[in-house]
Amino acid sequence: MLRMSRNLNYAKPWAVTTQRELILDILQEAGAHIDAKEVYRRANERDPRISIATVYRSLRLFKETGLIDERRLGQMRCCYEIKRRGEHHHLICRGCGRIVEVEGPLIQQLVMQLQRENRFHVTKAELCLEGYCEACEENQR
Amino acid sequence: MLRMSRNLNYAKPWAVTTQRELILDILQEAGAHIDAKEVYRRANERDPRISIATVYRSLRLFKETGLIDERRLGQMRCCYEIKRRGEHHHLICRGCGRIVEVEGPLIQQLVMQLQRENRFHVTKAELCLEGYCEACEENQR
DNA sequence: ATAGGTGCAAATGGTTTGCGAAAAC
DNA sequence: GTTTTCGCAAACCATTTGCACCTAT
Repeated sequence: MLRMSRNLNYAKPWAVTTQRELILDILQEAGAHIDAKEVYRRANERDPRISIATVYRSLRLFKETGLIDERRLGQMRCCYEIKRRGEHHHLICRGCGRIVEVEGPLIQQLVMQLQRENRFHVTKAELCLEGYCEACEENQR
Repeated sequence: MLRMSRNLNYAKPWAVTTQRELILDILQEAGAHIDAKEVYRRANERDPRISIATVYRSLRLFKETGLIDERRLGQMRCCYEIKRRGEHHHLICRGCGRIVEVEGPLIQQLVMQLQRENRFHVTKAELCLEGYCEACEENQR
């Protein structure tokens, strides 16, 4: 188990406890797009004593230290994912709920341009697309 | 006062009651980016008997009939605005909360391209940018 | 011994719902 | 006279917080 404490953006160092490690593992395994409730569900499977409060506290901590990203997909769900290299965005199917990740230089360029045009320093860019995938589009009729 | 009932995407026609009219007026006057709480606050000023439930029910109705758009800005706030011509997106300042609207052909193009590449029929595209405006960027130090 | 982390239960805040009364058709 | 809408209060759900206990320095 990791023993050291870390210091990123966060003011104070923090300990990697067994609970936090478990939650990190779950986020790692999930890869992407997992919400708090599901994190709790899976954590609870492996450690029935863990509390939902701990899950929320950990997610907040990880978010603040920059370990994970928080995103909003679809209607209202709030999802978390381990931070990765390379911006990517999401396309969510209203039919089957499938989530497709998209990336590419155009998004970056677009953000850069908007930044310049509006004299803004952009710290977070989120493009969220909803629609229907090929299969669901056909089923619609 | 409008008296007719309307029929857009929504299955059943619905009446334009005084409450709904009031809420529509408020949305109209606000122009954009107003959340449920603020709609209620203003509605309550003019008609102290109106209930928050009516506000939520009306917002949902308007959204479903396509009269207004629901968007998520910044952290978690859910905002509403009368539907307008021309896509536009939002840039929100984490410092002062100011919201800048941006538009332009590049966003459209980007969405079109992603649509093609992923064989998706996109029904809703939302680009949400967070950052710091010029003034707040300087104040930061 | 002290600071930080956890579990529990209660609090919070935003949104929705059940229901009887009122209004619209 | 039916159907829809409203106001109210209660319910709901996700998230946060206060607090006593626990754990690792």
